[in-house]
Order: sequence, then C-alpha cells, then structure tokens
Amino acid sequence: MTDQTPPRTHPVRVLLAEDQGMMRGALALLLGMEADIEVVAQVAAGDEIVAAALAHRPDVALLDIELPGLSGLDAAAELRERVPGCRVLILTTFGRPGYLRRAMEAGAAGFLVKDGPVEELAGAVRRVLAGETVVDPALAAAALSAGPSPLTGRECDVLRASADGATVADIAAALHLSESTVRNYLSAAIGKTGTRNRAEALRAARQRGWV
Amino acid sequence: MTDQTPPRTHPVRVLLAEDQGMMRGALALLLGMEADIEVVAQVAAGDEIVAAALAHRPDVALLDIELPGLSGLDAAAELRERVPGCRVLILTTFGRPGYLRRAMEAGAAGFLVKDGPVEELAGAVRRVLAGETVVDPALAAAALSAGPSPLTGRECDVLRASADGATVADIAAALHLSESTVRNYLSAAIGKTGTRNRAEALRAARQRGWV
DNA sequence: CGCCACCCGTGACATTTGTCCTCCCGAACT
DNA sequence: AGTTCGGGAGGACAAATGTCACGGGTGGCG
Repeated sequence: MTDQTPPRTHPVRVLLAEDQGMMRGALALLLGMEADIEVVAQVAAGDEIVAAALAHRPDVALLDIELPGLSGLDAAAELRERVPGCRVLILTTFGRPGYLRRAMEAGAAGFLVKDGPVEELAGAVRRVLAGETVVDPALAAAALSAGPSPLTGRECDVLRASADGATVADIAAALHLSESTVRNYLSAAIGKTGTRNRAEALRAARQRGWV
Repeated sequence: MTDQTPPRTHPVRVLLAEDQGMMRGALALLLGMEADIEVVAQVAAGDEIVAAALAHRPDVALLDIELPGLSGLDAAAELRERVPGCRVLILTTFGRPGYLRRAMEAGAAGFLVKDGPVEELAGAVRRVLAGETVVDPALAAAALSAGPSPLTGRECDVLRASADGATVADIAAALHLSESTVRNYLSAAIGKTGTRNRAEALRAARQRGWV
C-alpha cells in the first residue's frame, strides 16, 4: 500500500495545518515554488487534519501546535496511528522545551520554530522525508534539562481550567468536581511547580510544556 | 527611479516589520512577487523601524503590533512625526477592538488581521497608498462600541503589573506604592470592567484595548 | 474661590484562595 | 497479601484578595 523510497519519483506531497490565514497562504505559496514540493491540502483547524490526511495521503504533514479544535500535537499522535507513512513536522511559534518533548512523544519527525529563516522550511521537509529527525540542537538541550511533567492528568486539567481568572467554583462546575477537590489539585500543582498561586503555576507549567 | 509613467512611476516601496522570521520572509517573498511592489527593508524589532524608514524612505510601512523593543503602535506614532509621507499599515494577529482604536489614534492608515487571506495583503498596500483607509468593517464597529477607556493611568499601571500571578506585594514593590493603594486600584479596575478578579479584569481591559 | 478628578494612603471587613490533614475507592505493582 | 499511586471528597485554618468608608494631597477649571 505504501511505496518504499526509491530515489524520488514524484514531488513531495505536503499537508499544511495552520490557523492564521495569511501565514498559511504564504507558506503554501512558498513551498509550492519549490520544484520538488507540492502542497496537496491546507487546513485551518486541528480536527480537520486526520480527515484531510486520509483523503490526500501526504508524505509530510506540517502542523502548527496552537490550532482550534484539536492541538497539533494531539493530531500528530492520531496521524501516527491512522495514517502511518505520513511523517509529521511540527511548526510552532513558541520554542517551549516541553512542546518539543511532547512532539517527540507524539511521534513527530521534526520540530521547527517560526522564528527561523524561511529557507529552513523546504530543507526541513526534505530532510524529514529522508528519514532524518530535524530539531534545533539548543532547543533539544533545553527540553532534556526540563524533565518530564510531574503533574497528574487531573492536576493538568484543573490548572488549564484556571486560566483567565476562573474562580474555584467555575473550575469545579466545568470539570464536575467538588470545590474542595479543585483546591486540592490546585495546591498540588502550585507545590509541584514551586510557585505561589495558580497564575504563576499555570505560567510555569506552560513554559515547561507540562500542560 | 528612471522610468516615468504618469499614474504609477515606480514600484511601491514597502518596509516590513515582523518579528517571526518565517512570517517575515514569507510575506516579503509574497509581496516581492507583485510586479508593482518592492520590499525595500525588513526589520524584526520595533526599535529598528524608524531608523530603517529614514534610511530607505518607504511609501508604506507594514507593522506588526507585538514586536520586541517598541510596539508597532508606538512605532507608528513615531513614524507619523519623523517620516511623514510614509503610510502605516498595521498587520496583527489579534483583531482586538482596542488595538484598532489605538492604531487609528497613532495615525495608521490601515489595519489588517493575519487571519485573512493572503490576497488581501497586496490589495491593502495599494489601497493605503492610494489614500484609502483599510479597515475590516466588523472590527470597526466593535471598536466603536467599546468606547474609550474609563481606567485612570494608575489603574492601568497596576492592572498591567498584575499579570502572570504577581501578588499585591509584588505590584506594590514594583510601582513603589502601598499595598492598600494597590488593592484599591485593583478593586476600582475590577469594578469598571465589570469583572470578578484581577485576571478577568486584565483580560477584559486588554480585549477592549484599555491597557 | 469652590468643585472635581486623580493620586495615595488607612483600617475594617467578608470572601476567596492556598495549605494541610483526614478519609474512601480502585488499579497496578511486588 | 501489602504497598503505592491516582482520583475524589471533607474540614479546619491562615493568608491573600476584594470591598467599602474614610482620610489626605495636588492640580485644573468654571
């Protein structure tokens, strides 16, 4: 069903997932200008990725992380299962160490930050297709030093739900928990992040990719 | 600077200020592909904008808002003074109503969100150069409905300083105020925004461009 | 001159938040 | 069998936060 890799028979088929229309369009045009690359699908939401991949069978999926619907990282994990043979290249605004680790756990083949020069992009696509793993060395080091998340699943949920000034009652209602439980989880998260309150805890956890 | 054809004598000279390398490069390539547009300068930081504009005398400055060093909005105001004749087109990720109002107060000639299609971009540059004011109508309505800020200068300062989980003590120390005073200002800001705590107040104020 | 808005500060108070302790349950591992 | 870990919950308590009433001071303006 999937072709092995002889020299190079046809252009690289790329799926592009990016929510910002201007960025998406610009990247598509950019990649399209490369002779050996063809953008076969563009989506703006995370929950459209798998369907599009099944329909267009891309060789490489270029995924943003912050996407409406489904995170690019979650989509990457799902792609790994449902569309094997499609390599995932994460392209994100934030070079958070934790994002990198989560990307790797999700089976991504590469991790690019949008800060870099555009020339990197086409090269990274080709290298990923060739089986290489593309990662910024400095970022890789930072990711290793950060360590894995000490937060439990529920602690994560509660912390996430505490964003934007939600009260304990709000969080409890949203997650169908008792207020006592919410406070306990928040306290645990604050302790594990070594911070002083939810806001700081959330910030720290995000920074380290623990959410 | 040699050919002369009455309506349009030379290509539109564009200055591009955008911190994300990939976005910047992609936009530059994109605009460069238009026959009548020439990107004469690219900068990645807000505090390089004026210098670059003085050096390259662009017709249109395409400015991101979130920039290191100096905000694109502040840069726009400075351009208005030091480089008159250079029209400012704001290009931003967030279509916050308040950003629009502040952009207009800073003398911007146009306001684009990065969500839109890429085709909009070149057209907007041309329309701005022609003297038109380019604004998304829906966004304009939202900006007007939000009204001017009811927050006093100090309330703003305190609210800004409350970001990222800073405690009352932190804010007081940072602004050289008493803790009581900080709490009073926070309370006032919460009241004026119609919210329940600092985090919500800050969020609301940002949303409406009051910070 | 008063009046008003803004600035800065206290003190008292109710509510919320964060901490620590207890307990129960089920799954997993030894 | 026991132990550990995660989820869920309750109570008690201290600290932080938010509210309110009140006092100053300054500067602009009719």
